[in-house]
Amino acid sequence: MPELPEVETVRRGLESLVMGAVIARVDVRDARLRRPIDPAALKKDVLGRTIVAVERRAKYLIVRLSGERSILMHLGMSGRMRVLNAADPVEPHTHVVFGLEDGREIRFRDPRRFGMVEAVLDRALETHPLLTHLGPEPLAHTFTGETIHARSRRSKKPLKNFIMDQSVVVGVGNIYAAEALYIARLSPFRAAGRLARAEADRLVDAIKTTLREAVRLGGTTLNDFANVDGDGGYFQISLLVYDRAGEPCNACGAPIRRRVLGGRSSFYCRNCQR
DNA sequence: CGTGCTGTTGCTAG
DNA sequence: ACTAGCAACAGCAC
Repeated sequence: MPELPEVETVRRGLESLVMGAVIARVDVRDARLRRPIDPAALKKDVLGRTIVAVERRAKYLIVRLSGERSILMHLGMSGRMRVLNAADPVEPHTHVVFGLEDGREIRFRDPRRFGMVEAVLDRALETHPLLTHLGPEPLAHTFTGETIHARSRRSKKPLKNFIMDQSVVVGVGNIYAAEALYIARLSPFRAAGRLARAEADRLVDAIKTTLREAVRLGGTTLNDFANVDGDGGYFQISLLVYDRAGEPCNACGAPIRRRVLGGRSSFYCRNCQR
């Protein structure tokens, strides 16, 4: 499910619902995620603590707790967070449940089990191996055309793979890479190193515009993304190329193409994107 | 029934 | 130092 807009949507939902709540119970129903959960460590670090903030870095959620500890979470491909009452039926593939003192529960569900849940000391966050190599946040003003132009100089990587590289810029996955490249009128197959400076500016603008609009609409729901209330997003209505193979390009009418690039489907207009 | 997709990402092999 | 491919997994469309 999640690229930056979906994770940000979940972050906002959690922030609005569970700030100030106290974690009274932790139930690890299935520890076998890609990074196995250590239930004893998780309990020791979070029980009795208050949720003081919910942050996002790249596609990671950071639930800040009292006592300088955090829960670092990733939704993988199929992860969902819900806030429900303890009496509500537990859906299949619910792997971790945080019981709150007020009778509600934060539930982490992830059928494909690519996600992660891990307690971390705040002072260990900055040096956490999963976070250290991450590039700039795309919506930060420090992320500019200059950033990617400089970074791309000798790269032969296709542009699409380049902007999906989390050390170049974070949060851009398969859907938003396709959309941003279409808006910037750049071919996904172009070598990143052959990007002109003005094109880099265009690309960065397109990435920012696409992500901002997707956040505003609560993310993209294609198969199963849902926010903490269980509702889908609306950005799928605005998709210009993703999953639209064969349909006419909005700008020129030529059919949208689909080609596999690095094992992932790429959607683009052969006319408009050069 | 199988087959081939699916929103991620760290690691390994080349 | 690059990149491509794979591995973790369940579900769904065809």
